[in-house]
Amino acid sequence: MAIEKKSDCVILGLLSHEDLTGYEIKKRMDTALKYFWGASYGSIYPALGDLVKRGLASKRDGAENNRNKIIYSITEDGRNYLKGWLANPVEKDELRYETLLKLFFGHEAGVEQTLAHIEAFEEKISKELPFLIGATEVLKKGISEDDTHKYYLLTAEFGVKTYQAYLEWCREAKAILKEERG
Amino acid sequence: MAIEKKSDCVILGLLSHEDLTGYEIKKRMDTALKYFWGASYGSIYPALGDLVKRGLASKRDGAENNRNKIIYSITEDGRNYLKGWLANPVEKDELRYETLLKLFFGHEAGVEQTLAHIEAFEEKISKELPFLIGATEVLKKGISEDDTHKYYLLTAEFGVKTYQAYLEWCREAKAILKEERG
DNA sequence: GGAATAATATATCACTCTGATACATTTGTC
DNA sequence: GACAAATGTATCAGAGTGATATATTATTCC
Repeated sequence: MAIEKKSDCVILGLLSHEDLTGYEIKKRMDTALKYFWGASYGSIYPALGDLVKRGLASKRDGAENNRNKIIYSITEDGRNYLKGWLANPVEKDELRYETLLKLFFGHEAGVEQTLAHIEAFEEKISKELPFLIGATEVLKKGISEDDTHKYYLLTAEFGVKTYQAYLEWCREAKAILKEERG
Repeated sequence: MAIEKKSDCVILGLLSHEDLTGYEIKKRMDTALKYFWGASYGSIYPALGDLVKRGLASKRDGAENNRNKIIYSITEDGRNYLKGWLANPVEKDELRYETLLKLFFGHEAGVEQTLAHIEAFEEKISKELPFLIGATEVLKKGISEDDTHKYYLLTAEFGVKTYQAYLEWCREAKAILKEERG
């Protein structure tokens, strides 16, 4: 039983919604998926070529003017492959926060530097949270028109809930660090 | 200005607390750090060799009986390297949750399968949360004895706060999905 | 006492993915 | 009309994973 390569699965997932170019796939990664997944050009373009070779996607020329443009579609086999992967249990959920790593070694850096890392994290999250909240509101309105919106909403709500928890933690963490300061 | 390799930094961070073997480093990764970082043998052993070559760590023979055992220590240069990295701003905090990826493409899989993924996630988190809570309690007690405990506590509290948010989200997500079912 | 299993310990390798870069054109802005 | 930003495809060195190989010691169970 072949274990699915993640980059294949995300790309097929995106192609299951609409035909896309490699560039557009990258844009989806950096917007809709960015809060829980990522992929670089270095994985997208080779994967696309490979998917076509294996008959899971097809490509057609979408050139306009002088711009070369290759539009990819999912095939019947590709859709079955995607469904097979979706039916399997999740293998790994991974969090890799450099902020927490630096905090863990905070004894070496001292209270001031550690506080600065927390504050930078807090600012980043505070700036992004409104976009996530905005996304959930848009999705909630469109939920009856398009069934996919319901599933997008699940992931956006996850973002909102966790980001709110992060901000709560920031306040608590700063308090813990400041407790014994002069 | 050399950009630090993450595997070097984690290892030096762990060695800044105590001398360790490669095997022990891996164990720390799988216990204390597992909620926000990870590393495999395939990155640890080569990195250790490299750190010694660059003078950031030193090794000594710690063989007992017939077991070969190499104990690594951080050097003065290594500690400075670590401090330099800690002083720099965080480059990337990354979340990579296959569960959310499968949810995002849930339209293709259907409500039942998507619910199953959420329930599996909920169970996994429910099982791990007590350990995190236990860790915070132990750390809180020892906070006055050992300064490092304060920093460990920050990361453990992060785990507790986010895991509780995950469980809240699970309840909400299941409700959203069940709304329109027969 | 002896067998089986788990834990300790080091190390490598194929494969995947990232981050950077190269290149070329088109669209938008001032 | 100049300049910057966006669109588009593609590759490559380096980093990291997951699996595997190998060997010894400690523990458990009968």
